[in-house]
Amino acid sequence: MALNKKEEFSRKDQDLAAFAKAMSHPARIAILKILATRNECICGEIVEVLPLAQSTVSQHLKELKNAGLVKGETDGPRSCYCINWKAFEKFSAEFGFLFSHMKLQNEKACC
Amino acid sequence: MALNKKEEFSRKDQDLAAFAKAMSHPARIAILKILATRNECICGEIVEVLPLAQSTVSQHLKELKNAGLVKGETDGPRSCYCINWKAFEKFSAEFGFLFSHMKLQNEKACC
DNA sequence: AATATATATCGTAAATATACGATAAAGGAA
DNA sequence: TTCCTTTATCGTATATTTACGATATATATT
Repeated sequence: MALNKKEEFSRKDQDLAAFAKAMSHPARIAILKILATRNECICGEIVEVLPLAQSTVSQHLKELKNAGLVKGETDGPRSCYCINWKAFEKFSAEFGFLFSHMKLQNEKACC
Repeated sequence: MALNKKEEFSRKDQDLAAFAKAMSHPARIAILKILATRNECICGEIVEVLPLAQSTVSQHLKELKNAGLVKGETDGPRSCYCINWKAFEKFSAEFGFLFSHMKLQNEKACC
């Protein structure tokens, strides 16, 4: 049980879902906001602000990185994370399309 | 361990995360799309289209309902689900704000 | 009343996510 | 070289999600 059926959906829906998943934890939203405002960042600063252990923050950053929303140059003890604007732009536009496409149908309410 | 730290983040970030979470599975994105195009729907039609068992689809619908994105009038064996446009509109606008607010900072790339 | 149909819920198994402390790794400072 | 600081990774516990089959429930049909 709990087979992974995700792959049986369209690539587009999978990608949107993966993007949404990356943003599905308040810690990761907070991290993205911080990265966006600083536009150059050290993980340590994030750890100080968030109510989470350093290892947990590192894990969240890894997830954002895996999702492609963040890129990091980790050289030695001082690693620098920042928003992958290109990917973020793409995904947010994709979401915008979905939203507006859905809203176009919102004419008659059914229930 | 695995304490729930989510509540220690801002209400706004929690709400955005909850919305993102609702959309974080391709099945739920697919369901929302179907509901949007039909604008009046029976669960059964969804089950026929998706590669999932009836109980699983019902579960996904419940999650969408709990997140407030969908409302359902379930009378007897024939239940009708549809998009809660008011809530959806609110959340998607909120996300739009987040996106555009973040993008405003995208002037200089750091890494 | 009995049956059929559609949907929800229950029970459960497996996968994934969340969180932490401990430890490793890697570069800078003494 | 040795120590310090910073970040990543490992191990692990718990919570949550995902999925299914079986069953319950509730209306419509016969």
